[in-house]
Amino acid sequence: MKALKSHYHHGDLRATLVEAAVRLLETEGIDALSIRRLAELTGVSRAAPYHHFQDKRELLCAIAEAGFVQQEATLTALEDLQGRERIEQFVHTYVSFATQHREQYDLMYGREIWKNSGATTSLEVVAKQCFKRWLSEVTALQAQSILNNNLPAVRVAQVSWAALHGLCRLINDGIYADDADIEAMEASLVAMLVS
Amino acid sequence: MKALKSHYHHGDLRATLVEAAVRLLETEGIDALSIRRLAELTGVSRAAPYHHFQDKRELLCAIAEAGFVQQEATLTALEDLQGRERIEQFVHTYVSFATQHREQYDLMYGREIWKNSGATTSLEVVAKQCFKRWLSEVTALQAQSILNNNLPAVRVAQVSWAALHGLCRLINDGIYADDADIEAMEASLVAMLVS
DNA sequence: CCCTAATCTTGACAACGCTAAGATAATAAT
DNA sequence: ATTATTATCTTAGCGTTGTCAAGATTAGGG
Repeated sequence: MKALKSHYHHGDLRATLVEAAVRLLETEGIDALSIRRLAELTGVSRAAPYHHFQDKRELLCAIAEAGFVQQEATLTALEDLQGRERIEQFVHTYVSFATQHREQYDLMYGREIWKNSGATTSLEVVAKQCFKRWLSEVTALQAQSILNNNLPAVRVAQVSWAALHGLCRLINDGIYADDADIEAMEASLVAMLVS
Repeated sequence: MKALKSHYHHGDLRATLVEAAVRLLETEGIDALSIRRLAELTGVSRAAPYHHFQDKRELLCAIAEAGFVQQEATLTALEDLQGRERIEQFVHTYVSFATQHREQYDLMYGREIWKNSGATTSLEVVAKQCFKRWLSEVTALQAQSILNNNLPAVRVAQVSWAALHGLCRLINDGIYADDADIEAMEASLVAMLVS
């Protein structure tokens, strides 16, 4: 017979923690995301999460990883588009994801995770695969002469992604504060990439 | 007669703190930068810094501000260059500053400072002036037909700066890990901006 | 039914940001 | 010269955090 209030063997605490973390992250921001509060939210003791994550950073990596697969999903939905429309939608979708999941995006590409090669190997795999995808995207667009094809695909991929990423960061960090400008900046980015 | 070990009225504690903070930041990283350690380093009590900075964030703003004026100085040194060489050197100087002052650069353009409009007004002034400078740079390059002049200068400035910034972040965050690629990426960035 | 391994709890430690109350020193006023 | 004012620094302490060690509880295989 199961005791009602028994908190032992929660079920799948790991997944529950990640879910709660993503939610908490998006509603209250990174500063509010503490192991202790997370434990409290999921009705478990402060030390419990440490049986599923070595570190806080490992938890953050799991959040980031979830972000990557979600982002991947939104981008894969554009498969049937071609040519210029494709890159336009790609940019728009990318920026939208970043602005709608600010905190998670910051985590995915942020220092907290990547410095001192602190990323989980499983996260590294997902992230690398994400860049590979963009690389093949670029190669295709180069073949259609939509992107600069005087430069190696790797370079074009690196620089264009940097531009996309930089735009998202400046927006998310509140440096390009005016939200009404986002569309215009997206359009200009595309224009400058394809010209 | 002055007591030797008197820690009262340090002299210019505010400046001393900022200096020590910049040093500590660059040597041990942002995580090691605590008010308490800073106080210890400058031989003062833990609460002393709070008489010169309301918050930790205000201290961080001061560090960022110092970074902006230093960066401004390195960029002003390029005044006599023209045309394509100018933009090349500009990019190179910008990236070099970012990589040589990683932690400070991250602070300058990072969330920690800008979110929730948490920047000091004096920092906001310096930063805004920095963008204005880049804007006029862009206008000049547009006039020489080096940069895209089918788009408003503001947009070109926003996007190109985003590209520059994004590149720096990806490098600093260790996502574009290979340092040997930096030069090539700089060159490609310029190529894509001017093409 | 018991044993092992997985899982969770309690209790504690050090470090952190920050505050309140009081001590000390420089400065200005008398 | 003495006093009052103000700026500056200190000591003591609160609440929060990440993390660990030791022990309690439970699930599942022999």
